[in-house]
Amino acid sequence: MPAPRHRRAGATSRERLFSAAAGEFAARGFAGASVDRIARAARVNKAMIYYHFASKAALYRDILRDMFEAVATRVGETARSGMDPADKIRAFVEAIAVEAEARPHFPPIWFREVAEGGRHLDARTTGHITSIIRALGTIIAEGVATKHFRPVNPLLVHGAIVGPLLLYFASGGVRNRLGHRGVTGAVRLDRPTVVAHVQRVALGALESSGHE
Amino acid sequence: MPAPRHRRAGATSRERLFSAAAGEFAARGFAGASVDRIARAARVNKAMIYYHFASKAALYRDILRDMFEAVATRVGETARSGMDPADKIRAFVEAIAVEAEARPHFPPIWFREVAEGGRHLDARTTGHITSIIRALGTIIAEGVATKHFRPVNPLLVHGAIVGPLLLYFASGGVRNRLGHRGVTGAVRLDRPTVVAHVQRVALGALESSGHE
DNA sequence: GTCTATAAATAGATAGAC
DNA sequence: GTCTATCTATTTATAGAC
Repeated sequence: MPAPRHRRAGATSRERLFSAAAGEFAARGFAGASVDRIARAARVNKAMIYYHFASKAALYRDILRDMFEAVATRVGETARSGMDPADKIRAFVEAIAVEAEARPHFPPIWFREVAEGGRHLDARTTGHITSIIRALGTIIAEGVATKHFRPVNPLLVHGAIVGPLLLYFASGGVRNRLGHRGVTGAVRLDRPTVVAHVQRVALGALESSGHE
Repeated sequence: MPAPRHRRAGATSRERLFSAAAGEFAARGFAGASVDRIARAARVNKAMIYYHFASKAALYRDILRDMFEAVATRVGETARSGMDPADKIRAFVEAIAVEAEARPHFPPIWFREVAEGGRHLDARTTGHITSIIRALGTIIAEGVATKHFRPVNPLLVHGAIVGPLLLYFASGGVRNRLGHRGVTGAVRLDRPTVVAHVQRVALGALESSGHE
């Protein structure tokens, strides 16, 4: 199940469908996505979807799995690297940001799947998600052992990192709509600012020299 | 446009439709929601939807507006209260949490609408959203003036608060699915822990005695 | 692997009686 | 305000030719 290469002319029909479907699911959600539109966007006959995939749901599940497999791989490498704990936290944040940028469909699809209660997550995908959280837990435990961090539930830290990052990457459309009305002065956010802020916030939550 | 009372037997057909639709949109998204199912859940004839609302889209827009109106009102009161800036930030976090709990459909619907690029937000609703962010900006400016906070883009702080909170309230289903597989030790998170963590994180981002 | 044609179900919306 | 009946379009999916 390799990640689909970008929409090159030479991409296989399966790759073209995969990539077109990711865009369609991101923009319209699982129920809102139409296999007709996916096929049209991929410039492939609709029947080919059912040649390559068992169903619309199976195609969607494959896209979910591909997303989390990529993140789990990258995050696992970070956790096993030689950096000190604080840099590993920074790298974890950066890894999510890199993956969200490389696959623009990732943040909206994940938000939508959360809203669906994770109905479409198969066993392999929940395994990837678990391994992402476990990697973060390992980094935190390491920092606690070296007295750099205080012990914090990894899910809390995960939420404080992934929540704001996904919100930023998925909310371009909404921020545009707010900006159009000229109401908020500072609707401009850029990626480095957001990533730096999330890194700061995550480390702030973990610092053993905490207040409170 | 009053908030729908809970599904009492005596509720008007409009209120019943409103409340049933909120649940349906939260669970299935705008495209996935079916007016037939909404009518059935509300125990009301389908034609009544078109008697009370211009269309499925208009009904959905009303639900969005109702959500953000409630949050904007509560947050505005917080900003105008007599608390000191740090307590106002804590109250802001609490306000989002209270509203998310009072309307369980709010977090999933908001995630989905973000993914849709805010297509269904009308002018009044974007106005409410803007006023929420402006209220937060006012609180921050106040803290900066009294030397308690450093200046931070309100949108960054907003993301660091709303992202994790919505993720927590919307992700019960996903967390259950991870927990079922027994993989993550500590999938248990409770509301007070999450709210306290988000409050701590938000204040950490604003503290003028910052590192870095 | 790729296509056409089509089945079968469901969608949003409305007309019109009461 | 509430109902039945219905129109029209679109949906996922498949059968079968090439």
